[in-house]
Amino acid sequence: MPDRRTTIKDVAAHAGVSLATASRALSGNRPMSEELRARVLASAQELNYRVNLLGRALRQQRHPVVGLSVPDLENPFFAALAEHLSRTLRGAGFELLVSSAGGSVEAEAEGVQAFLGRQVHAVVIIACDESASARTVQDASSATLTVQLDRRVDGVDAAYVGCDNRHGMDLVADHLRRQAVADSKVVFVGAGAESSSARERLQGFLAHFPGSRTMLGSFSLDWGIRAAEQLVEEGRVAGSTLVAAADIIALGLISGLRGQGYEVPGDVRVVGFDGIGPAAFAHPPLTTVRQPVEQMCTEILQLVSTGGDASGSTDGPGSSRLFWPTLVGGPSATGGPRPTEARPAPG
Amino acid sequence: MPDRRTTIKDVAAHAGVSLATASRALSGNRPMSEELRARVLASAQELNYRVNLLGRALRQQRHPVVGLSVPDLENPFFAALAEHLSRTLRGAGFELLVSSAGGSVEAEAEGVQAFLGRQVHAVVIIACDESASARTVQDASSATLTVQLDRRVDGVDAAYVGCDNRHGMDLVADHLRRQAVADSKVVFVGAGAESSSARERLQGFLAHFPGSRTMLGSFSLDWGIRAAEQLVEEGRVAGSTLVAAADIIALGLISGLRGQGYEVPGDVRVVGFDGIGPAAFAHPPLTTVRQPVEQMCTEILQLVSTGGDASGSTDGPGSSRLFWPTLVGGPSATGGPRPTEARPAPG
DNA sequence: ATGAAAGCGCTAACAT
DNA sequence: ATGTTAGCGCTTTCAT
Repeated sequence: MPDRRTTIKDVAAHAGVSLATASRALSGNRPMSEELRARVLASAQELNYRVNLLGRALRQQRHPVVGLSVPDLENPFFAALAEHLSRTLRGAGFELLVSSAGGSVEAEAEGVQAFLGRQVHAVVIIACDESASARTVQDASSATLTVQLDRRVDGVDAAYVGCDNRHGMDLVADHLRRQAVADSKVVFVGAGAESSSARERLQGFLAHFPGSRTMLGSFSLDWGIRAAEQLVEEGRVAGSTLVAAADIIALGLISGLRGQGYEVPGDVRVVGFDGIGPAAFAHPPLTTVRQPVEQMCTEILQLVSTGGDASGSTDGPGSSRLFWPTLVGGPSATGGPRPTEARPAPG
Repeated sequence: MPDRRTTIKDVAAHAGVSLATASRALSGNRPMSEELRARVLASAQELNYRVNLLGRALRQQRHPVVGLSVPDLENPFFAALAEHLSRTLRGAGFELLVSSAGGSVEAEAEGVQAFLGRQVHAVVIIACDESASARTVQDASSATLTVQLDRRVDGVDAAYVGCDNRHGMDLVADHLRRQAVADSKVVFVGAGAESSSARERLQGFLAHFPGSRTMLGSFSLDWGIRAAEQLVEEGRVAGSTLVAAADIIALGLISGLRGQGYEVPGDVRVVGFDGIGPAAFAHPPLTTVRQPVEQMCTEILQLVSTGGDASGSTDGPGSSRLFWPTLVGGPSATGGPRPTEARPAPG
């Protein structure tokens, strides 16, 4: 750790040129003599110079950085989204900085405010809470390009990128019909109303299985395990089909059921939602609704690089971009027609 | 998205005071008349002013931000570390920015360089590769306070915070002896030599079970599943005990084994390592070596806030801080004496 | 207690 | 093609 970091001034002095020349040589976007350029580059190398991005961003008034706020990195779906988005953005010259709210709306707000203060080019936010996060999303939205991902909050006109959750439940229902599952044996294990995706999946389920049993907890492995225990206590497990609102819940269910001696899928069937992360490797394969994460990330890149005028559409900044999920891992998914090419869903 | 963000100049003008006064009112660390302060604060509120952290950091020559580089966010142990560290640092006024390398040493280098260019106060790095990441760690170390976490690279004098992996394997061996497991039935399922923790755990294992079968893959669920398949093919599963180098491998093993009709822990025993993330909820409980993540994060906070002179010790910046793991989840862990209070291990 | 002004590191006009 | 200089937004001397 040197006392003072070397600046471009040091490099210029060492190379015997002006600051401007040094800057030009280092950024390399202006014509100049090869000799000087080489000298400057050599000096920079020798002095171990590294550009101060704070100074650059302050001067250029732009910052090729995107901030992503996730509710909780320990949710593997969010971790996978962060991973994919990072890769997609990096390929286009943007850096992704991740901030985790750890489930706290206050921490989420702090993280987003810090992004804004750091003049990020865009904010991508997976909101903690459908209503309590609204203020934070609104703040971000009024300050910079903002994209809601996977979950949308109430009454904010920021863009939204997600998957068509209701269609996902259509796929599940269709799958269960083909398997000739009795409606009375279907149980929904979902999450509370703190997020739009939880709500939409529940509603999508109820549209097909009105009156069926629903159990609401949280998007966690722990909840799946507890729900399994509860169902075992009630003696409702054998022969039933559990529709989980997320793979992580499904994995919890499976773990809980197997731990209590049930065979999955022998004694009881489990269907998931998300199709990414560990669930992709479940064994035997978990039947699940796969969100087109790559497409969602590409869409975000479009929004981020064009400033919201993506897709050749005339949609406003508050428009929704819904992508179609596909059913994977189940017998009907492999035997049936190829999954629908994911694309923006109508409506 | 307003055309131009409001600056402190706007606030000063709106409140009818000088820039200096506005700055003092907003940062609030200098004495001034309550009346003016209130006026400035009101103006700031009204204009929806948010401080530009780039300008501030540039001027103050410091930035209460810590950068964390992880090899892969989809590894739940790293995600858990990120989550814990974020919480620990936030509590002390530091913000944690996470960058994922996605398994690529090049991406890791880019991410760290970006942190350095952004003048972060410290860099915490879980290195991708014991040798290929050395250059990146060295770069960081020569530019700012740098802490290696969980994995250390060769020949760099940056501080290291981790757990005593060999002691962890002592605990495992002790556990297996108590269970009267035959040495010949013990198999190690680990990861290749790309990280120090993988290597140390393997060495720790071999110290107790020399000549035992070892299988090396990667820290992934997928590898655990494939290893299980391979063991099944070889017909070595029944009655054996599989020691995994990480919980994520253990979970893969369990998934693969159960998928092929084996009972765990009935037919075959599995022991993990890490003790955090999803494995903490495995059902029935996975016997695993728990790393004292909270203590490790607290130690990092110490290093970060004191600039490396933590622990009241006179250790140099390149010193190791090893913490003692504990055995959890297994019968002997619940029935035996309380786990050793985790503390810096000797040596 | 308040204001004027310098300057953090950088790049982009504007000269030459 | 190269040098000089202004200024991004902010804090902090240094005056008053």
